[in-house]
Amino acid sequence: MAATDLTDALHARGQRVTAQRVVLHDALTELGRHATAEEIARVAMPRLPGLSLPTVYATLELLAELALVRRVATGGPAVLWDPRPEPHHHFLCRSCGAVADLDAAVDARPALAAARAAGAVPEDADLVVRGRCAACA
Amino acid sequence: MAATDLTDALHARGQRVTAQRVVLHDALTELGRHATAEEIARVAMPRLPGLSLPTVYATLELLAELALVRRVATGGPAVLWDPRPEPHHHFLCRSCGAVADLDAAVDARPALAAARAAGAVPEDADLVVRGRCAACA
DNA sequence: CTGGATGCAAACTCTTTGCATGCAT
DNA sequence: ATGCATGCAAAGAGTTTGCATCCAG
Repeated sequence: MAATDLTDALHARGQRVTAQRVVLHDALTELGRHATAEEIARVAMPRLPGLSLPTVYATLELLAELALVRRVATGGPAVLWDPRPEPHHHFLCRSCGAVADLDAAVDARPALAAARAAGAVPEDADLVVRGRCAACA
Repeated sequence: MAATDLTDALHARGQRVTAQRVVLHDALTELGRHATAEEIARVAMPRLPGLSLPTVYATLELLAELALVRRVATGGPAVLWDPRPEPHHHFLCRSCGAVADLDAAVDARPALAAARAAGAVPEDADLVVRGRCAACA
């Protein structure tokens, strides 16, 4: 189950299992869609009074490094967080900002290989397609 | 030549050719690398006294829509702008923020097709690989 | 001429920092 | 007991808005 995955992943990196981390992971998972840090905080805060925004940001960053959630780089003002841990892609509307999952088989391995060839340690790949959504086109 | 491309692209959309647009396009092209709006402004401002940041932002957005430059969605605080109009990919270091081009043949067409299938009009695709660069790993 | 483009200043949002306290291990 | 994680407040960066002026077509 998800809670165990989180605990294991934290222990594997020698990091602590805190109520904040559990609640924030649960909150995003239950939202089940792309959400901003503030949206996630709105869900989590009633369950953990006193939860602060700096903790939300630090925790989401940590969860992304543990590959339990994914950061969606929109190029827009706010970063979005995605509870789906498996690789998938995103469409972003240039005009209304809508975000949609794209379930398409894009092989990112050549890009990961190129990063390794440069001496880097790639962790994940994120494909964002920009354009106009059906409503805005 | 590039200046003519810009003029043509603007006229094709019924938009005006202004000194700001020309100078900003030149500035990014001459920088020849990923740059923030502010870096581009620093190059352009001496050539066009009075040039303002709001104009820089509006113009870069316009140039991206005309497919003359590319927006690099880093997921970090600042959007980067890339003078290379042809599709290519990027590596982003999670720890120091460094950005590098990845010249790898990743076929994004399945993702573009998925977007079209959803009724959207995709304009470009941007693959970002995150991880640790050689220096940070 | 005439409306789109620009400059200026200010506001606004999102995110990060510094430091004291608290709790997981 | 030990030091990583958190909360609070405040600052900081990047970007956008509103409105008067200006200039490309």
